[in-house]
Amino acid sequence: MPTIRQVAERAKVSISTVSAVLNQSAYVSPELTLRVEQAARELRYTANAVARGLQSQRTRLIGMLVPDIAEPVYSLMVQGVERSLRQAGYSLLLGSTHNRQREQSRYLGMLRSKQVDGMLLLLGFGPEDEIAEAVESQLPLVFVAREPKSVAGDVVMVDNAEGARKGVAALIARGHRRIGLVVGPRDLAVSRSRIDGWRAALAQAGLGADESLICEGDYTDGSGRAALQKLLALREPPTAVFATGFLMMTGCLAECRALGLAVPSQLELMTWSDSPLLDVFDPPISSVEQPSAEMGERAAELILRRIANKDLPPQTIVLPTHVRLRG
Amino acid sequence: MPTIRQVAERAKVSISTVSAVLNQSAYVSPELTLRVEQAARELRYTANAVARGLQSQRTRLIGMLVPDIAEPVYSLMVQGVERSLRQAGYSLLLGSTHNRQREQSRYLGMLRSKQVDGMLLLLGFGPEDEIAEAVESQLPLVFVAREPKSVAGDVVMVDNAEGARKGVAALIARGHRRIGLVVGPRDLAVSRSRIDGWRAALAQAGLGADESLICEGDYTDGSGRAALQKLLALREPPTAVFATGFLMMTGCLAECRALGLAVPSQLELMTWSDSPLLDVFDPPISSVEQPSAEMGERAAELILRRIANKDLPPQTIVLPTHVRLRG
DNA sequence: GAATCACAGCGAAACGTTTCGCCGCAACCA
DNA sequence: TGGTTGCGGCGAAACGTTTCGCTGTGATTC
Repeated sequence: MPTIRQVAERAKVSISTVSAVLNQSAYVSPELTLRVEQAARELRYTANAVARGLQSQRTRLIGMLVPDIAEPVYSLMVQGVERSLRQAGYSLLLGSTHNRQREQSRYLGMLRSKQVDGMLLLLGFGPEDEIAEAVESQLPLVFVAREPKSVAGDVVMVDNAEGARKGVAALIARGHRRIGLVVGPRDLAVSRSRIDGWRAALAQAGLGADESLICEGDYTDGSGRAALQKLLALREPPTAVFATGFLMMTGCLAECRALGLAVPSQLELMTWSDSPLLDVFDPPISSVEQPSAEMGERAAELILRRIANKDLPPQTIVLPTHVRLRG
Repeated sequence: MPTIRQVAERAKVSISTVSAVLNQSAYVSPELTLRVEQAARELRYTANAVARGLQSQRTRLIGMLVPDIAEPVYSLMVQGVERSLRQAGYSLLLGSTHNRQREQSRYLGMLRSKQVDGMLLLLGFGPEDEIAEAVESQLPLVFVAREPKSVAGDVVMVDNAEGARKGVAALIARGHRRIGLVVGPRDLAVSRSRIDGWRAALAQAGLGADESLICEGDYTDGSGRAALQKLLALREPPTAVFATGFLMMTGCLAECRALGLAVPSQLELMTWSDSPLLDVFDPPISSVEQPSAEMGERAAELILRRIANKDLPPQTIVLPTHVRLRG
């Protein structure tokens, strides 16, 4: 790879002049400008971003951590993030944590050492102290979809409680009285909000909230299957199940398949996702739609904004959800 | 962020000693080792990977370019790649090109300037000269799922022709005589192989290959819809359609929905994907399964191998496909 | 005509590491 | 005791940029 020095030699100017021309950071006479540009072209010079990053203390790199890249909701978010970042001239360093504390910590350290200009975090219950530390160290952070317990920072969320309430209310309007809830780990604020929404909907309808209808999963399809088994084993099994994760829903569906349960006639399913796939596939599965790609875009905007100005007050963006009834 | 220098001052040793301790690159007496380790811990020192990269000329960064992160096949590949890389201590720089030449070039340049140690490329018809240049410049490259026209390099492929042949043969075995093929751009070798496979299956069955049954799409669902419209408008429309991309298939399916065509009774669909979703959703859609996640893993292994030894002869890994009949 | 000014271009330091050769000291041998 | 050896630790250069302050030249002013 050619260096700026080689360009300088070829153009018979100093290194600083080459830098000035390429970055347009100072006036250089037309003649030298031309010579430099030609030399750079001939050598196919590309500036070394590592050296530049070391000198300028900016890498134009954004780190992003998601639980699982292959889950539709997250890949949509990543898509949105990538789109926005690329336009702004930033690159995306992506990591998958599988909600494991260990991986989260390791990745957090990796991203810091790589000197990312900011991080987009979609963390499970997590290394609160490490995050607090990151916040303190002035490293721009945006939390996406899940808010941290203790620290303040920029957040992009959806109205989880309200979304769950609307979804459950819609199921109630369809005549369901016992509605199972398959939710993520309870130590996540998201999960608690959704449980609150479930309760609120039941309360509004004058129905009791039977806590045994709440199943805790870990967003895998396996946990969805297990949850459905547990729900069906209840003395009074639910007639509808709201699985608040795409894979947990497919797990439920797979279990229904295995048991020969007809969906939605014998058991109605609802999920939390805006994957376009639900529109083309059967069985009809209603959903609470969150604008995942837009969340990614907003998160990217937020982090760029914060990089530009670290002293802005923390901002929380709450995006609305929409209930999509199907079938 | 603390620097190695601050650690050195605190431990009252030289910078080189700190480096030696932290990298275990030379013997240091137990006493100094302890002092250094303690100082590093107290300061919460994290080595600056940018500086390290500049000095060592290795960034432990791998760039990956895919057409679309949100498509299941690609997100599975990314998942596989990420998993392997993480274990090896590398990070993933991910870009989405949407098969656009312009984006591909821009990203290629970006990755080079970021000094990635290697690239995993899943390119459309593309900037052959830029790639040739990259190959020449000794930058480790692995082509995934799509092979470049002219240059030699490491490749991870699936048996496209054979996979298509098997898939079409399976449809023929089900009694279909006219089988539409919705394939990607013809300038991709992948597409041509799949067309070859389609032809081979028809020939083996003694059926003529009506070229008007071949539709060229661009892997979007819109192009899938358009293709299906075109196929149904034929004088003799097909009774089965093999859409060799997940989104193109969902486009076909959406169009069937819109037209009220029953799948698979009136029109059978087959796709090219190993998304686990097909198992849980209706209508039953048979597929030629490629091991996407494994392809990602193998690609990651290949690039690490090549980074370790640039002089290895180019290797091509061809993974098998499997026909999954459904319904 | 001497002093001042403007400014294009340059030199060198700095960013935070790694690495290589060197130095000084203790131990050993003759 | 003087020379050699071994080795723990250190200093400094190098990686490829950016940036700031300086230099030298030609124009301007009194």
